[in-house]
Amino acid sequence: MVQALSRRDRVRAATTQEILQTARRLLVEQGPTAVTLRAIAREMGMTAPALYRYFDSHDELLRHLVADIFTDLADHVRGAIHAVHVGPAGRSEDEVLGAMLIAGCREFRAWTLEHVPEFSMIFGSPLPGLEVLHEMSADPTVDCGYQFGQVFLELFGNLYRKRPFAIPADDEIQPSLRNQLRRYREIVGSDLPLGALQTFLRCWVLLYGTVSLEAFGHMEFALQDASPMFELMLADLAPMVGLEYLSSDRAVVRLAR
Amino acid sequence: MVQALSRRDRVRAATTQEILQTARRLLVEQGPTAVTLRAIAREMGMTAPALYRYFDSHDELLRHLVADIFTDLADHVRGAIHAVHVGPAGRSEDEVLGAMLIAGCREFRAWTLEHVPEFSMIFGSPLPGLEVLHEMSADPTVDCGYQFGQVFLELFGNLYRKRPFAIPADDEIQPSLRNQLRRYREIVGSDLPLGALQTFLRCWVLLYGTVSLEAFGHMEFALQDASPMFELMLADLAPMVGLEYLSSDRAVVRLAR
DNA sequence: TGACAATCGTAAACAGTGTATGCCAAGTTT
DNA sequence: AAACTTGGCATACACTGTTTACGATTGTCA
Repeated sequence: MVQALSRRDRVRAATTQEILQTARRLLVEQGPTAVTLRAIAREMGMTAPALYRYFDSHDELLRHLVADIFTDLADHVRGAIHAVHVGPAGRSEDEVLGAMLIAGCREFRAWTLEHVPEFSMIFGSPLPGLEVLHEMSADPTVDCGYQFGQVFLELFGNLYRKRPFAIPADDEIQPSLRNQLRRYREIVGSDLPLGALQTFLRCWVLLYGTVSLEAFGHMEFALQDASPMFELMLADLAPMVGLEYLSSDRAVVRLAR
Repeated sequence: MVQALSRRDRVRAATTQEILQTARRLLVEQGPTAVTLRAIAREMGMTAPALYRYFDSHDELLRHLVADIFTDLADHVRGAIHAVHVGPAGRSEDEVLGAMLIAGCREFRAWTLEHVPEFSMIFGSPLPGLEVLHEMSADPTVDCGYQFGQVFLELFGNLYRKRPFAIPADDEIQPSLRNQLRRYREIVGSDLPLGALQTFLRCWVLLYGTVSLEAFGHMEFALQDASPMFELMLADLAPMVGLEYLSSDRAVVRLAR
């Protein structure tokens, strides 16, 4: 029973979006400390208390901003994955899936480096006060976070189902981890074996570590350009999912024997 | 020509330390937003402007705090490494070095999980305004950061020299990375081959990624207890430095054949 | 169409924050 | 003893999030 939005509701939604866009622009142009209620209002030709008609607090505004950024990132990764489809033909479906996974990882890094402030917002140290919000509350942050994870998980699952790679058997997984993976599998509603989920999480650790290290500048003590380290990471990641890492330049992957 | 500190200088140094201790206590007990000049002064029975006699600004105070935390972490890791010495005898010197490396990684994680606010401060998203401070300025942060890195690098070097493990040859390293590694080697004054430094950085990526993911809570979408993932990471890391990962419980490592 | 009520904006105020200025007492140096 | 440096204070300014009371516009309904 979806009711058509009244004109009033539409302008309200538009204003809400404009607030978030302004907040994001401030975040990008002037850093996280600049995204204050007064600054947002000033940019929009309003006063700060007016924003309370749209968000209960500064924190809630930030949470919605985080959710927005999450979906933006997810969209970009999804887009990069879909773009592989239109690539040169002649590849097996398996190879396309492999290329998609690598392309998704690359896009994750590319987006991050182009949006460091946003990345810090969603993947940096948890913002004070924005942290311990339990699952019951309808927090848009966690929903969009899950949704982002699903982008990778679905692709990962497709690849595994199309061309299963080596994963640990259930009894090879550490018992405590096994139980947690079972719970995780229920939450995301997946049908993958636990070993595949373990591999998935290990890949996530690799990807996140490499990219966040570079984005946060915690690698500059040694390297100014960390892209070779990212390629090394891909070379580690590929065989974990049955791919053979070939060229760093052309993003080519082959199926491992 | 080291002059003895006058009584005045000593009390000044003591006060400076007390300020930093108070700041850290506020950070731990009430989060990063609570470490304000006024709060620090209030805790010490002073007023905020008085703190400007010791630090030029709030930023500089935070930078010194970061430096303090860095050396604290380095001390803990060093301590854990040295504690291996007094372990059960009968092991070859190589095996002791391997056990030290694993112990250092474990301590890094343990310290982090016990000091999440501090960890966020030094390894989280760069604080606004505290970021682009170039090398020329005498920033205590970068010095202590380097010093922390040296703890692991020295141990890593000792292990490699005592029992060299497989590393890529110079011409197997990507050219851009090779040049950067050469520069890095000069800065830290090491005599290790470039391939060893590459392996070192790859280990750092693994360690940082796993631990920060857990500390920042960006793994909770799947796991509440990420310790099994840490053990999996160690199992990945060990063979990179010629060690055989055996038991997750007893922190035992053997030399790989 | 007129009355009512919800909505959205404002201005003012409060308790915080970092920071700059000026003043003053105490300790150090000459 | 005189001069000077040091380390504290009170004050003030601009900024923050948030609350309150008030107005004006707008949609709804009798």
